[in-house]
Amino acid sequence: MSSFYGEERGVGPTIHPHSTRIGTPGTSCGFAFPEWAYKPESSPGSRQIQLWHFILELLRKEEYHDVIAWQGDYGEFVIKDPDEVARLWGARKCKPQMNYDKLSRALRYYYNKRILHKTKGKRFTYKFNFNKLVLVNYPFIDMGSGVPQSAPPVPTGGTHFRFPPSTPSEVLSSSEELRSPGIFSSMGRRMARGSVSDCSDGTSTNSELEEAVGAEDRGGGPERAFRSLLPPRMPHDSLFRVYSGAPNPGLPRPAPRVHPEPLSPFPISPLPGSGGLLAPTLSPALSMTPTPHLAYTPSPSMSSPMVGSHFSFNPEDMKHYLQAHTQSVYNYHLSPRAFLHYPNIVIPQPHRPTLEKPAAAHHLHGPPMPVSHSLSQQPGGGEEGHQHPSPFKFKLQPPPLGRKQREAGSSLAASSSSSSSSQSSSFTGSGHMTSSLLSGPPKIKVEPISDIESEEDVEVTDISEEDEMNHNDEGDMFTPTADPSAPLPQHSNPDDDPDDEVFKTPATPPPGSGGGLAFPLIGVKSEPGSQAAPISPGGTRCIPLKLRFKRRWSKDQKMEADGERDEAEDKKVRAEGEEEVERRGSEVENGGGRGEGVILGLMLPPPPTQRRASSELQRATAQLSLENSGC
DNA sequence: GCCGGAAAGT
DNA sequence: ACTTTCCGGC
Repeated sequence: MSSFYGEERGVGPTIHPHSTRIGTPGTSCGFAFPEWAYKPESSPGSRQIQLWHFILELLRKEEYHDVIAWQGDYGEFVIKDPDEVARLWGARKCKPQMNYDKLSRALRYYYNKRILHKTKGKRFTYKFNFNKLVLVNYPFIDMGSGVPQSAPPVPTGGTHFRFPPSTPSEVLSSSEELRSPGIFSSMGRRMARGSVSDCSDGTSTNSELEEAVGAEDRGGGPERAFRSLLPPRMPHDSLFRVYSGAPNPGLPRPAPRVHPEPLSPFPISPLPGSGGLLAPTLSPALSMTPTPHLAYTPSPSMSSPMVGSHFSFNPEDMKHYLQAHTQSVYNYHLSPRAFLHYPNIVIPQPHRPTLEKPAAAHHLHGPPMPVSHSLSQQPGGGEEGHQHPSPFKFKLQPPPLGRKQREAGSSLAASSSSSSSSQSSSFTGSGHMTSSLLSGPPKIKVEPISDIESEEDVEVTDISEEDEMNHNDEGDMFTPTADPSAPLPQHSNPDDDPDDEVFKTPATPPPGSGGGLAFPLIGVKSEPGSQAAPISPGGTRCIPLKLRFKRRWSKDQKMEADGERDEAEDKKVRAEGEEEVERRGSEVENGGGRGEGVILGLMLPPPPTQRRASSELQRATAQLSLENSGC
């Protein structure tokens, strides 16, 4: 009886089989997805499409809105017709016996992976953790070309980021693939058909979704894309283009488009005021872009040639640095960690300091890439020096622990953090950084830890604090940026939040208000409360900007040095019961390193990671670009 | 309805 | 690795 499935799919518009988008060689390198996303054969475990991909596909299509649709804001979706969804899924997988019970079991497995969460209290309602997805996915993948559609809804009120276009599928799942660069190169075929499978009727089933999708994207252009109900998806180009070849400062595509989508849960524009600079997507990926122009990197160690390669306290440098951080945070609602900073990003403010190159702006919109992956880090100071050769490595998610385990595990986490949070230190002196970089250790800390945390959120990460830090709970990732001073509406809904964290965005910086100066940024970004104000509760009382800067910088450096280890993770323990607040945010981020699956680098870079990430990113970027070019 | 363990299939 | 199937518990 399975046969009956076939009919259903009729619904979908079948467009062309493969859309070019992806594989399109024409584009140069464009492709974007990793095959594995669709890879039937290759994938070891999953034969074809993964459930969550499938869900996203359905979500993106209007045809299926009656059976499944986005709801709420965050990435939440509701299965309106469970049986139908199950049927469709069954059809796709050729499992006629599929039913909601089974399907839901499969969805439940995503909980541990953090791909999805259940929205408590709402029947048939689940929520995507785009955070993870995005980051993961996008990092290198270039989805540039194509892909993504589903947008997750963003949470906080005002800003939402949009999801990158492509199917997320890629992302998560295959950690392996991600790692290997080679992947990218081959992507062309994926589209060929992935869909459906072999199921009996091959005819039909398959492709409806995919094909349709593809067609849409391409054909319609970005606009169309949005149109779809879903969350707004970005044009792929923008997203990934960066990778592909966009390293140039002058990108062809200038504008950041932001589309406000009414429906979509994910609004696009993160920054209201600025207009869009941010553009698109959330992804941090940007940072990867190789573009030197902006260089926000403070660290001297980095070789990047950017403007000032080393961080000096020149105003400009500072600005850049700050901007970068700030932006990243703001722009993306995602957790800051995840994104690291984008070098490219420029701040939207009108008065923004003149950068050397205006071009930077474009990048913004760019792609979201999650940089998180830890690329090889640069030897920045020579700290550790060797990092691994491999350019990227990431893992997906942390291993899911069983509840029980999780609970038990929690304790672990705490310990881990210790390492060092102390980075904060800073030196009072100026030139020392170097030393610190190199050696790292000797830092003097002037301030109390709290400061640090607040600033960076850092390193410590998660672990210990999950609970305590409310403000961060999630994160380190998300909220850190938020500054009290800034007026942001970030609230989160109690309901959804669990994931929201993911999306949660800090607030947008007040556009105009900035006052314009670079400095203001600092306040914003860096430290939420404490630092900005000279007085802060913790101990950070008044520190001159420069010092702060330095400190920060030094930290960064240090972090880089530390390298990745952060994984500590968590996975943690969350109590099961709680609905609402799941702190998972933090967890998410870090993604336990232990698991293999985690991407850790990508997504969850622990706070400290950011910095290092940045450097890594750059490096990675460079590599990517090289690779791409090859194409 | 939802959760998650366990076993098994792919 | 991911899913499907089954199932007991909440």
